[in-house]
Amino acid sequence: MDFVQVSEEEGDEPIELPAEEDGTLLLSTLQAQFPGSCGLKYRNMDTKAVRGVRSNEGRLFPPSVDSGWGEYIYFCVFPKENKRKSDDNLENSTAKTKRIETRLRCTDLIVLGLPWKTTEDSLREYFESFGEVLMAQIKKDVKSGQSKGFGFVRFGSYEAQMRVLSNRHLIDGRWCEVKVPNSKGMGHQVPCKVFVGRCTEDINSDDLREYFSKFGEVTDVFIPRPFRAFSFVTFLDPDVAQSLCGEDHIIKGVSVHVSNAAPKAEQNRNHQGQSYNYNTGNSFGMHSYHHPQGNHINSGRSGHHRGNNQHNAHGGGDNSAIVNSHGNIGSGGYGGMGGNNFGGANSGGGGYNSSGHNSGGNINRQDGGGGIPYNRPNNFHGMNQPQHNGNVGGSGGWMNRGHLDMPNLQALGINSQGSSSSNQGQNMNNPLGVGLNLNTLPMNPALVAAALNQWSMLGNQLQNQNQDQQGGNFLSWMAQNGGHSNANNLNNCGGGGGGGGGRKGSNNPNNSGSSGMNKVDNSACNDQQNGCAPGNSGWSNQSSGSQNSVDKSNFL
DNA sequence: GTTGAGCGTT
Repeated sequence: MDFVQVSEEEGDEPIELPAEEDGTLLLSTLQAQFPGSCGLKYRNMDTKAVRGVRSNEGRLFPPSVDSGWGEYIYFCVFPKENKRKSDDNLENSTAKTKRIETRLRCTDLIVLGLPWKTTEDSLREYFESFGEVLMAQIKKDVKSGQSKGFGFVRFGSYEAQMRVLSNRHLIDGRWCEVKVPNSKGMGHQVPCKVFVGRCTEDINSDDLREYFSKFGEVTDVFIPRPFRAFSFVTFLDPDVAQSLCGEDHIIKGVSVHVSNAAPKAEQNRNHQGQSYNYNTGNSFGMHSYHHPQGNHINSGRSGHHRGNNQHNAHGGGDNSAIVNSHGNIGSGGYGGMGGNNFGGANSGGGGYNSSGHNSGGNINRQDGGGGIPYNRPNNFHGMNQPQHNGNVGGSGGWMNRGHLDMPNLQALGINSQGSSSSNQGQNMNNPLGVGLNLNTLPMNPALVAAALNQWSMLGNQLQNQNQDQQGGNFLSWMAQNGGHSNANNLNNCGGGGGGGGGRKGSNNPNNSGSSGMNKVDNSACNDQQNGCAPGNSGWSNQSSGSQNSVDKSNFL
């Protein structure tokens, strides 16, 4: 991979642009970084003259066949200004305007969350690694001179600004947030981050960075740990990111799929239009939501009614079932019946099949055959980072993963609520209206996510995970994610479909046969920080509030 | 001396 160092103007900080395999540089690659540019030139050290780079049919050719682009720093050529000084040359003025806009888009950036000890010098020092810092200031108390914990920086180049806005920042030991002042943190209107699905465990961040760098500068690579079969790659240029979306790429012999990392708003309205709001058993700190749009949230941290069962309208049982009124996992209770029972035959119904959604197929589990209760004594393995948020059981995990067949999925009508405090930012990008509660799937949700992502069936349902980073890049996804870290601990869905018959929602501490959801103790949940004590319901973790959330999770 | 969401004495 050959990179060409290009700056907008001579003397500016260069950006490395990836050349093609034949050694040429695509004009489109250049223009992605330098809108309005039409060519390149460079300073010939021998003659001291500026030389132009040969350009033909959208390709720029290196000066030397032998040494390629060499070590020169190239700078952009922009369309000449109208030599006739006519004011109505819109084409040129447009290019110029675009260029100017690009240049002028440098603004002061606010840096929030600075350590008290950070000085203007250290702030400047930190940000100088991103480019020329024109200004760095810390806001201080007038009287005491004590830092207020925030400040402002301004960069000399838009590229530096972009780079800063798309990176996480650990300044003097504290994760800080950098934003355009008074913005909601969306550093980019167009997302720079892509979702890379179908990753294998041996694809590390360096592999991803190296591979994707050929398309444009990669500012961040994030691989959720534990392994979840997907990752995120952030580009400096949102155009580059967008251009890759929808494509398959081969990295280390593995076909990965690139798609939009940004949740697509409001695509899934749950076309099935169900709006049952029956809960089953206790929510154990969670709360089954009835959303006006017909989606029900019953997983993750609701943000409301935490730690109680106020809304357990049909409570009673000790079922701990995750019940989304459409297609229940394991089901149980009113409305819960008739859902699709994972982990067993879909015959656990009978009785209170109020939802009428018993027609779905089953996920083809290899285990948990009909009637065999399937308790996974573990929390949602992989949804929490072990650091800080712990809650990853040391055992259990995902064994016997079944496989999903598309027809089954479509037939299932299983729900797709992840979790959210307001049922926003979730459940998106599900054009088929296929509900799938990833959090309740008896298989590795990452694989499902990756697969479904490829099928464009849903967005990144798993983005509401806890991260071990505090702070980080709050730029974008937090807005959609409601700022919460969710989706933990959702895996107590036992199979037991075959049990059937029992009165769901009844106070049956044993749950035997009556519910597809057998509450198990969370013996594998070791992390007390999450409020998930052994023997607890398994859901309390969800309600542990701030303990379970990261200050500002960077994810997306 | 403590704090931790915010938005800058121009």
